[in-house]
Amino acid sequence: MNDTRFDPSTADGRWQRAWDEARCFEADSNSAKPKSYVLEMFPYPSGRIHIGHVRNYTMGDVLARYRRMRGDEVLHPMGWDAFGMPAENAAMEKGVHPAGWTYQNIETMKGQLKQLGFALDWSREFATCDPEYYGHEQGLFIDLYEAGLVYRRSSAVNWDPVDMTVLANEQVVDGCGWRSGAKVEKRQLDQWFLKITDFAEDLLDGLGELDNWPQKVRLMQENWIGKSTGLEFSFDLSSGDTLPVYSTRPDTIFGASFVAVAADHPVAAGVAESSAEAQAFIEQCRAGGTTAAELETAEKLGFDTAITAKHPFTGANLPVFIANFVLMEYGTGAVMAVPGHDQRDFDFATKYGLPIPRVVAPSADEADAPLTEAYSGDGVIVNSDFITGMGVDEAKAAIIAKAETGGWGEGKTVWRLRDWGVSRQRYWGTPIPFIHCEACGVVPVPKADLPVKLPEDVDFQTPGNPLERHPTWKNVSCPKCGKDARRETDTLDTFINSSWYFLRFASQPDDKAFDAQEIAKWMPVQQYIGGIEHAILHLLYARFWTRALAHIGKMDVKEPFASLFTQGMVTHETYKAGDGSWLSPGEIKRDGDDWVHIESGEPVSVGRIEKMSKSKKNVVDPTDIIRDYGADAVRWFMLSDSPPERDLPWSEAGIEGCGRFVQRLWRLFGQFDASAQGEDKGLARKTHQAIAAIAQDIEALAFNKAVARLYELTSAAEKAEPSASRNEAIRALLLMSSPMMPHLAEEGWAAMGEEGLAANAPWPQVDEALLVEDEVTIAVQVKGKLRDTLTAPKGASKESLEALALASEKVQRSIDGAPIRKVIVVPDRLVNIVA
RNA sequence: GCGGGCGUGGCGGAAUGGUAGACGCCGGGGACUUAAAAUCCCCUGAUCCUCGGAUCGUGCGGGUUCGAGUCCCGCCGCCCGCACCA
Repeated sequence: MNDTRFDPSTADGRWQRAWDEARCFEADSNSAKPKSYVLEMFPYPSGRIHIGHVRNYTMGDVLARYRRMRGDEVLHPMGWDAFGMPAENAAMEKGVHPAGWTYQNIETMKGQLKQLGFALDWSREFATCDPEYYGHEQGLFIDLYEAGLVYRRSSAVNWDPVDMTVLANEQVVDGCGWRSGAKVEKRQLDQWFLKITDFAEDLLDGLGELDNWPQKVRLMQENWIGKSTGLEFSFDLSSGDTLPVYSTRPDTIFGASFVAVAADHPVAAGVAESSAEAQAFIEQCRAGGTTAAELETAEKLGFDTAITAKHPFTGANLPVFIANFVLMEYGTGAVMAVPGHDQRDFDFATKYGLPIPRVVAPSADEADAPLTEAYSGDGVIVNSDFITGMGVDEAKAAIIAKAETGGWGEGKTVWRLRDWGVSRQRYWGTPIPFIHCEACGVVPVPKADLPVKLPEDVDFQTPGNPLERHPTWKNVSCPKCGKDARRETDTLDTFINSSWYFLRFASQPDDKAFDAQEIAKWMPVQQYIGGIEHAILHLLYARFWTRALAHIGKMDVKEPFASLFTQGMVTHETYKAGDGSWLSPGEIKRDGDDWVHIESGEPVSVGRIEKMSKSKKNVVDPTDIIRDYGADAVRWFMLSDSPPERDLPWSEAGIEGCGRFVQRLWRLFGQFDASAQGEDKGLARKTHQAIAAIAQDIEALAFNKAVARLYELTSAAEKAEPSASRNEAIRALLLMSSPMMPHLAEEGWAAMGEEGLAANAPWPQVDEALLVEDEVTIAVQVKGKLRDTLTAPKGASKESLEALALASEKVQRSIDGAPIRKVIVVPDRLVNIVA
């Protein structure tokens, strides 16, 4: 039928247009079919899509197309996470407007995505920088404010001196800005906060039900939320003050031998007022590095304040130190130090010659065993007055109870999670919809005035916040009293944009952010796919927003993503010239087993396989490879070989193999012979086994296995003689490969004379009867070692299998006349003879 | 330091406790061709070998089992996340 080659350069575009015209992939909320929401993390429009996007969206696309074939109404949308600093940086560097730059990039990238033939519902596309989108976001922000989930306070913020903006704690990596890498400073500013801590317990508990999330991600979030329980109580100080401390080990209270406060603690400040030495020590602490390496080696340092703290039970006077290892941000910024059972306290006590009593021992016999390091294990309480002899947990409860009855302390839960600071002193973000009035205070912008749009005439040539510098934008009248007032010039953290975009995809009315009933039809997202780098920030914020919106009655969904899949990166070999500079694959050529630089002829060393990055010049541009091999070969490569959660090494040889397979399938489609008759039972069986197995593989997102099975069935069909069974195999292959290689499938579908689009065809039916083999291969082992294989009818009795096995000459030779002690028969699988 | 994951041919990787290495890539041999491309066929874990097979083999060492890549214990190595969180 076709001796020609499949030509993606014409076919790809033709079918992409056909899908568009037929509006195949537009989701119908009113459909009676089961709903299925498949979503990949939407891209930031940085300029061009990269190969990681291609892998991510190909996986989602296979699932979306597969679910459609299984009869679901599928929502598979795409949009743009379009606010953010790169647009502003471009504005500063190139003098282009962030909006122009962003929308231009969106156009380019949309074109690239279209070339890949993704089954996306483009009718729901939006960018988070569309005033319509951020206007609704402003409305939601005001709703949360009115529900008490948004507040403002002055706080020390992480200030990035290069980007001239405030960073969230999460955006500070090792004391440096996550983008600029500049050393972060502390500044006091009035900031907007979201009360994520109100949901700490709920966010933690919710993790337990996310069975279809990677355990790794759940653990990361659990650690991030960081729940701990313990006792908060106050020491009476010799200075007359009281000093609250927090401990998760109140059971060790009789082992406390000193008290330590953070350098930023008020007690430290008080001491510093009259002591230059203390002041100097505090400054030394602040200067200390916070990187992992520095902390690893940092010595425990302290300054004796000469103040003492009275132990609540023993009445002993414990010295109070300012210590460099106590954090002001956690607990109360002060600790009771128990050197016997906390390594940091141990190190400190050793250095300053403080007592190191033992109050926990593995057993009562070891109550006075000397400590060479802190003992943090379980055991029995010793040397501790009324709690001596108790277990650790029992003692914790006893001390907390005693403190609560005595009125000097209480059991308390402390979280590592902080409220989310969302103020950014930048232009390219959602304007925070509030007005500051001298008389009325902070006033929300009336809903009717939303969106608060960004001004277009802004100056990017000076650092800082362009909204602040704009001559008129911030001058408004107060919505309450009408007097002159000032518009808030901070914009929202871009993570807010991505915290509810999946809701807007599901429902996008004009008059509100989304419609609860429409949301209920699609949410939660059935399968969410994206990179592991969002394990904490984006995914935790999205979970929080969803809960917060449910909490204020906007909808009825608590968890946004029922299943989460984190895909691996696309990696590539790196190449280095003799002088150590990186070379791109295009600059080198093969010379026997070695590589040489084309230009200089110098030898090239092959470096590690690493994530594609511009600096290492190991990037492959999706546009180039789509042009060279066609969308289907690229998609196929993205799914082949590596399991989707692992890294995928890009290789020229690999993509060429994929290109060959596209043609191979095309030739096979051409051998579909409508006139062929007769049954080929073996092939039919393989076909139906493949249909069942590939469906399972796709549902498990085990695309590499589905691919392997498609190869197998292809080989079998190629080798078979023409028959009705063979036609069935070819047709099944076409349909089963269509989620992966949709253009080829459409071309083949048309060539076979089928009606309509393959994209609308159902998944092939499995004939259950054909899944069962009637003959099986039985492995025959002697003492667990394979000696022979034999063929037996399916379901043969144990006795007959044993007899068959014993009849084997190879088996007899192996037994060599030894007496048979035992025979294990696993029906339809194996016989193991123990001689 | 804490938490998690992984270790299988030259490479990416398959394998409900039951024939280890499916499938792909690389490599080798052959067919077709004036030639090349394309395509097709065969081989491809190691060692020994009388060419029928034998022995070994899933990071290392133990264990459970008729049988272990898979389960258990102890090491080694690599990767990731968090980290002076009281």
